[in-house]
Amino acid sequence: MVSADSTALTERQVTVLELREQGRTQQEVADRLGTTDANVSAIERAAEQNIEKARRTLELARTIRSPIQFSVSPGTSFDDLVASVYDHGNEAGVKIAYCRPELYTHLYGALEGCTNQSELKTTIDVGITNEGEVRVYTEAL
Amino acid sequence: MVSADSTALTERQVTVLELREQGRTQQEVADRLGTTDANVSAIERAAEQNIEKARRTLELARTIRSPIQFSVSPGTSFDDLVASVYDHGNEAGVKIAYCRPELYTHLYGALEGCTNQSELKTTIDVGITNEGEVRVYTEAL
DNA sequence: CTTAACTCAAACACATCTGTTTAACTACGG
DNA sequence: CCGTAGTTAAACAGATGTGTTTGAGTTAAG
Repeated sequence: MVSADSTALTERQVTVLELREQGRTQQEVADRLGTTDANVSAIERAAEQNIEKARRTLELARTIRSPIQFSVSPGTSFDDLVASVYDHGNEAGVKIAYCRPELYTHLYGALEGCTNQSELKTTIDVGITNEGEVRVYTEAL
Repeated sequence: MVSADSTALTERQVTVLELREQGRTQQEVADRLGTTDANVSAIERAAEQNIEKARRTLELARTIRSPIQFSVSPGTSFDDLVASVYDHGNEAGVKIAYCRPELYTHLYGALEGCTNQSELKTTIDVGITNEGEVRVYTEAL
């Protein structure tokens, strides 16, 4: 088994993910580990949640560490969002690494599920690095 | 404060990181939060460990989910490591996305701290995606 | 309908993590 | 030498997460 040391996953979770990755059913994994399929399902779920949590943690860390950072409220239009990214960049003397249509696409992809007919549904946090990279950090579903 | 929901960081940790990012000293943060500098130091440390843990978790997940995957023992030379990557790729019919010198550099960078005069110091796990991407997962320090 | 594969929720003992205090420690510039 | 900035370790109560069992619930395939 690949080591789970210093990781958000437990040994059990890694074991289950590995066996499942090999194509085994939850029942087969359960038999091998001497437990039930419901238990395997639960462990698998916990593992996936931990991985998702890790993903979000890195996003959050990147946002916090961005030299430029601001929040955008629900109800803000996509156009205003894009504009405010440029505004904040200008204000701090940072050139945004995207032209307007690129930024549009970038944000649209990153905000899938947080938008409703060209409007933000939730509060989002935007970070801009010194290199002009734009990162968004969205609330949990 | 940026939301810490569904994240490996606590609200307190986010607060401390944000205030610190603004350039404040641990003592200043401590005063504002009504606690001691030692406490702030501890919280900051826990936060950084959580972020590092999240980073390692994603690495681990990527390795587990790689269709091709194998371990390499301590004592293995860098040359043998590079060769075994190509061998495993061939065996599974996957073309490695790096030419030999590229792979050399890629692995050398990824394994900083795990090598000793062209030899592996620790066990590492290697994953190869269907696209020929090579990822290494190293043990914790 | 039956079966296989999987999910969901509640409950439980157990383990780990959290923030906190206190006290001692290093490192550095004046 | 002193003060500033930061680290480290031990200890503790409270919170959160763990794997597990049990029982019921999907969902799709034969």
